[in-house]
Amino acid sequence: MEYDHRAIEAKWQDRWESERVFNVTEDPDKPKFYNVSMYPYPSGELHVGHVRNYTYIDLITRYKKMQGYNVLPPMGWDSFGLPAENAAIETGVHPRVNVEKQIGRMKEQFRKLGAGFDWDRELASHDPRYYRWDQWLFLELYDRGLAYKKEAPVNWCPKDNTVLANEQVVDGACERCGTPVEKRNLSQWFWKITDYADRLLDDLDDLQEWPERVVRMQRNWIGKSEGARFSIQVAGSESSFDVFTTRPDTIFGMTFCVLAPEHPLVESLISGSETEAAARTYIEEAGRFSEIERMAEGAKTGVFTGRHAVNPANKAELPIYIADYVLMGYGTGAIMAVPGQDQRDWEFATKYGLDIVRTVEPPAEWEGEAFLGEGLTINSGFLDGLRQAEAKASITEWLESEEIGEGTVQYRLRDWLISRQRYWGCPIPMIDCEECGLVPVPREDLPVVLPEVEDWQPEGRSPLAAVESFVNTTCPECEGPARRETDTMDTFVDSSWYFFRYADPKNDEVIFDPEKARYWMPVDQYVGGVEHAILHLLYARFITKFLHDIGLSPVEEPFARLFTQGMMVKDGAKISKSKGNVVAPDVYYEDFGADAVRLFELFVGPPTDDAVWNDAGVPGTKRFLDKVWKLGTTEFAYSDRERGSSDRDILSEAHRVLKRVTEDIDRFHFNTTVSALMSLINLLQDYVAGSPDRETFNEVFRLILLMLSPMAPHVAHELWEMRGYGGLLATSPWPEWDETLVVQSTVTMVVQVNGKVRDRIVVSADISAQEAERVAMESQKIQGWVDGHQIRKVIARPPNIVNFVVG
RNA sequence: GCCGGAGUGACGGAAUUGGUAGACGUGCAGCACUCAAAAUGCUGUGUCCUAUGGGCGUGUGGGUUCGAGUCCCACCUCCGGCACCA
Repeated sequence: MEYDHRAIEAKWQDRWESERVFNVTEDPDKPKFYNVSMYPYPSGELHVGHVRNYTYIDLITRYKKMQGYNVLPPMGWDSFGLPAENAAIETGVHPRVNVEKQIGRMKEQFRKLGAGFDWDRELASHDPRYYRWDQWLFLELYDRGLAYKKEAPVNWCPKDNTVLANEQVVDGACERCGTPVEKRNLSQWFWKITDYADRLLDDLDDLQEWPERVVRMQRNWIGKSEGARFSIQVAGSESSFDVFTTRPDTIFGMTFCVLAPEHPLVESLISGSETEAAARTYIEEAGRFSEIERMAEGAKTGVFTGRHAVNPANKAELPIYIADYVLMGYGTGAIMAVPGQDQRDWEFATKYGLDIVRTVEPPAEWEGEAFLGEGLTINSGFLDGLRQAEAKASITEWLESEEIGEGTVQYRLRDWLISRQRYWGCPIPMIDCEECGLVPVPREDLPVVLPEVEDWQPEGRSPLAAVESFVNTTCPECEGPARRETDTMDTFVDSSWYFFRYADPKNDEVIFDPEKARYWMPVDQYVGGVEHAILHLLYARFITKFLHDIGLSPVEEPFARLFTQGMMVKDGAKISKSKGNVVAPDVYYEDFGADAVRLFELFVGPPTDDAVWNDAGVPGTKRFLDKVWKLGTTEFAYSDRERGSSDRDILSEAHRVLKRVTEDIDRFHFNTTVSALMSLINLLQDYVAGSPDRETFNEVFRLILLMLSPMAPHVAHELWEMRGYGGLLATSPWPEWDETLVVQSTVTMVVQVNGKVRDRIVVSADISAQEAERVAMESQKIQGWVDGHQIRKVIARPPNIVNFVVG
């Protein structure tokens, strides 16, 4: 029996809104639950992949609310950034106009989904009232030396015409558009996330309720290596260079040194040497190639500088090479090369005919090249005969006593490059004065408002640079003429702290009231895509620690529990606007209703896994809801007999399902909560086909509506009201299961002979082992299998199984 | 190369601690209702055989165990992360 989902859904969406069911304030008398989904880019196209995410979040909001929590479910918009700007370049419509229109459309789609958000706290990152605090944050970091401008070789995407953070370069290509990135020497703003490397790493241990995978990815990204850093003298010269190694124990095996082509010492080394011309050619070529091309070469290349270095351990003079397999961006940009224990150095040494000395004894049968395993140290003077750990300790101590080096820790993590040469972002609040140098914009002058422009085309510099009225300003210190910084900030800056602003979204005095943050933070549940496992989540953790250090955040970690959901896939690709395979939910809302869409999104598979959109799925869950509707609105021929075992059985099943649904919601197994409810509905259909008891049916159905409420809230609310259960379903308490009803009085016991199932017998749940064995043995079927055999052993695990081992 | 995850019917998937493999849904087939269809309801649906019974069966091969989708070893395939990171 079909119900009128259009009328019902509109009715309840109005009710939730007008009764302000999901608007909350701080309430010290209630436990809080801060429930956040990663705020979306307002593409204007909410698709079924998004809907999956928001169905989960809404389910949690409604469930926790019924459990008595003061639940905050906020929503906002990641409205700055390249997609909006690129759309503007294409259409000629200002990104703000477009974004604001799309926000309106998406809000409507959220409404139609029945998602409960506290819209009073809505925020958008392109709003000056929001990005003003990005700028404030920048200044706080700047004041503490954590924001700095530096010329460095940076990743440049020639298609997007902007620099990229390390985290935005995937396999040497732009994460957004796939264009190979180039290296450019540019003066850029960095945030010093490396100062927090150890804390970001150590605190991962506290994130017990994060997916292990994400924790591992972050650990990997931060990339801590322990080793030693020491100085190497250039022979016949005053100059020296530092190297970092994780294997100081192999120092006696160093047979050459390698500097990165960009290393600052290179120029003075090659100047006037016999290989100067060849070296200059090599350096120039290395600079021309992108990282992808450099790596694709395969074979290592390099060139001799003509100069030698002195191995501090044995005073041997060793050739210094330049090679692009050494990267300027990691460690010191220079290495001691130990071909005996490093495969890369081995390859380089064999190619250029350099010496190879083994300092770790490989196993007798060793036929490989560089040996990286454990063994006794050899050819290493005072280190001979030590194992690696001892040798490392010993040589590090020696380096320190000689004052040429020290044990140190090296991170793979680099500072966060936040400048972008694009229009649609938050202006960096700095001024460049000829007299005073870089001067921060005074806080009382914030926000530095993004000016209106008509040409958004980036041409290697920010479009803001062409806006004279913006660029030309006066120095806040000397009041002389000065120029504004024209780059804008990476949009990951916006998203690195927005979850604090939700706690106090309208504050014009401070970024947020620490007291409100104290009430709401940390986020109890954060839900989003795994694609943010590194980028956003690492930056958000960094900024949270910073806000903690300046006394604003009550916590050092922003997200207590993280859930990363799988993608929605169609035609073998993630559903996205750029792939052109978007499935909009609207037609399904119209034909089957939001409840059916929500239920399918939950039912489609494990929330952590990717799921394939299936057009037949929503009609399937609608069929289920129609069955629920029919059961809830039909007047059955109730019996006036005494209550009996059939009544107890269905009630008992309802409580088992309640237990299962509760536990499965808690562990994010939403797909099985739906199947459990489907089973219960099937059993209830059988029950009413017999001679149902009115009270029993009423109670079972009441439980079903309570369980259905977070999943298919509209139809559940309507039936709740129609059947007069009282109050508003959304604020009714989540039921608790009755343990005495949950336990089964009888169980189907399996009887095996030699591990094979030979019979099934219904027995009392509290049957003893002896009794179980006796009952099993009495079975005719079992008799047939054990007759004529000797019973060697009986394993009885009442009430589930009895296994006869016969020989 | 290093680290991690996954492989179950035609399909999506279930199986909480080692104890009934395939719940629930989709699809398909048959039946009922109907003039007919749709919708709905009912029944069946891993596979093979000499079929009221039995053999086999959770990527492959081995192992532990009374008993393995689940634990151990080796391998294959796919997915994700890192990757000339010293």
